[in-house]
Amino acid sequence: MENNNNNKEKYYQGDLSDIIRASYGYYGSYNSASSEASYMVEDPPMMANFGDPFSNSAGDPLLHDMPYFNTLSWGLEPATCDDDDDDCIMTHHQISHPNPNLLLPTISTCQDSSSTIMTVNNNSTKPSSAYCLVDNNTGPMVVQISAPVNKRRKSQAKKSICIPAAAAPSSRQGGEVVPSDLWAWRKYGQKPIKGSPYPRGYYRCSSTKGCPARKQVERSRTDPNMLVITYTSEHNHSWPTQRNALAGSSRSNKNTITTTKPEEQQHSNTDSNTALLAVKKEDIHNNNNLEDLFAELGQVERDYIC
DNA sequence: CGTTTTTGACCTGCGC
DNA sequence: GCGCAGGTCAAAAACG
Repeated sequence: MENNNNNKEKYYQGDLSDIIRASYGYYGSYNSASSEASYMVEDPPMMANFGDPFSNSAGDPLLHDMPYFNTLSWGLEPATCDDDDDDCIMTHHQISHPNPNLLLPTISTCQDSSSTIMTVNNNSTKPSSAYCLVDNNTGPMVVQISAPVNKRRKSQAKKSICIPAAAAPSSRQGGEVVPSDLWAWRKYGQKPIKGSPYPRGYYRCSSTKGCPARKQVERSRTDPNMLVITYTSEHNHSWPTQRNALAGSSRSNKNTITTTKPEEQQHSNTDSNTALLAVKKEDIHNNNNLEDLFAELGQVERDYIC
């Protein structure tokens, strides 16, 4: 992307697609010793394998729902810095751009000794936000996108992650092996998606009757080896116990959680490993058990994210 | 037998 | 208003 900023040498030269691509697990170099602005991912060579995610037809559909990100060339500079948490340094960055009329997003990072949570707050008239959980040792890992997806349905917050797809299909399913994520899901539909050779599966939470939580699972159009899981609506009940999760899990993947300890699960098989990538937003923002979380995520990433 | 998956039909929002 | 496409429903089938 082009950046016409006269002071560009003081800014990180990247674009928001870097964030998004990184957030989808396609991440490149990451320098934990660098300055705040360098949380952005540099242009990694592997990106060439995925083409332009913002092109009209080849990109991920979720990204196309974020038109604001599609067009902006930008720079990044630290704006303010404050410490509103004992263990977390919150830093806010203001996006700079040659066009003063643009309403630009801010980027906030919350950093502690082991991790950084990056939030892109779009304060334009089409608000959207992306959250990128960054491990200081390994780089971006988990994305949550909340955007007014307004093409077909009314605005609804969505959170998406992209994870490696398990290889072997079950005997009954149409082909996808959906990683378990500790919530109990029941499949209620599947539809072919226009422009994609892969169908989209629709799942609802079966932990509690009446829970509005939904998730959609489909293969990425740009990389068939990746599964895009989109979560819609929040659970109206507490985080399920292991027993509950097992009770409601699908037959095709209920054997993916075979132990009660997460540290054992992550070594059991592919599905339970990838399942750990589904991180509750509350956990991220509350820094709940972040140390353990990153220990697990780190193992997952080392094993399964290229 | 209880639970989940499958799949065609139906519903709904949006663009034209 | 119509058609398209995404999302949901629900009956039947499959599974353990």
